[in-house]
Amino acid sequence: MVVEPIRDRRAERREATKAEILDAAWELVRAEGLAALNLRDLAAKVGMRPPSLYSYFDSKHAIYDAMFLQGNLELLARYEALPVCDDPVGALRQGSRLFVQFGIEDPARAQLLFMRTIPGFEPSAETYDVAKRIVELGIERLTRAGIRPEYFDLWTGIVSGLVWQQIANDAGGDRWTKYVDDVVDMFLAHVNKHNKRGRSK
Amino acid sequence: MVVEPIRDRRAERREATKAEILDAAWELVRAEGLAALNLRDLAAKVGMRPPSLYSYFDSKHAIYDAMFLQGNLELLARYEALPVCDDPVGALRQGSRLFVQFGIEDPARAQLLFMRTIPGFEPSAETYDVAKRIVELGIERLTRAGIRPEYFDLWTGIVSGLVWQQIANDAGGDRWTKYVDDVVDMFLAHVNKHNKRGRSK
DNA sequence: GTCTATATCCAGATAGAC
DNA sequence: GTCTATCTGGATATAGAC
Repeated sequence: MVVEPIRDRRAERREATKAEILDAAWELVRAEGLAALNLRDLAAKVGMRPPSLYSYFDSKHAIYDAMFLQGNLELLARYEALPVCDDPVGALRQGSRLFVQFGIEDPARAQLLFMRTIPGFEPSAETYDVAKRIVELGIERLTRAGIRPEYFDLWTGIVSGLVWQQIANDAGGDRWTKYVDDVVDMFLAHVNKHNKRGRSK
Repeated sequence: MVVEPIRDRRAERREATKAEILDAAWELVRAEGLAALNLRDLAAKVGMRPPSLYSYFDSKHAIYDAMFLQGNLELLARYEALPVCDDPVGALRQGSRLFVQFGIEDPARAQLLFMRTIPGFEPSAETYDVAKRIVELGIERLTRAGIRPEYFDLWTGIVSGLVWQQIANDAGGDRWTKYVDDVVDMFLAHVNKHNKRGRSK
């Protein structure tokens, strides 16, 4: 006979409210920009007075931090959910497309996760582990495609470049993102040329 | 006999003060970040009270706009001052290095010029022409290297990617910028491969 | 042109009643 | 947990004396 573990209904409700607040915060930053987030509008959006938010988060920075964690978890989840591709080059292409899509579909989130733009905000150590895991997955992907880890920075550089140009100069379009596959091709060709020496090591 | 044109000493002084204010503003944003600019600190830095700034600029946005123009003029000047390089590929490499250097040496300026991050700020039409001229110069550079204009976006995408990654994740270092030449090589190899068809048009 | 004084508004955060 | 009331400090901008 299976005994249901006793649930802490109060704690559950609390977590649900926190999640609701974060959802509202995401909506606000998507609509008004990352820096425009303020507790007045946020409280109004969830039907509270501003001080009540402090029952759930210690500060505005704590809200940013929670959002930072959520964003990283979302990206990690997507990478882990990616269907296995036995062709390593195809996998690299897949991973690049995923990152570009993730970036442009929510510029405010991309700004929070990948640029240093909010004065005084440092992500907590907990979140840092998730970010590290994402990097590891990326490097793994390269390695399986026969590319040495040193090339990871080069890869992030050129792929994220498309994202930022797209966000800043053609929001909603595809003037830059349409080059994802080209960029991967370029990258692979370049790396293969230079790998010749490294391979025989 | 050369007659000196009559100078408007009052206007000259005024322009000098405006320039002084802008210099102070650049110092502030370099030190505290682009979004942290405020009239209180700016006035203090030039030995004024905040309201006095309104004798020189109509609004804070007007100050951002003047900075935007200055930044673009500086970039344009650097491109025009570039020594002529008879090797077109070398010229492309030169132009890429210049852009990367310009970006990383002042992240706040790069943010102002190339990202959309200040809420409500739109550069004035006057400035837009300078930005357009810069783009034209870049395309000219590509053309002389035998590369068709359609590749300009791809080039800006990958080169600016290095800049942003460098600024956001390794300020002051060269973890990404050291790949400038690699990126140009990649780009050229990729473009030449695809140009084969286009050339014979 | 520069100042003082002020208007207006907004922010994040806290105290304490209920 | 949520509220009202308040603190404290900040912002941009304007009025008007000098």
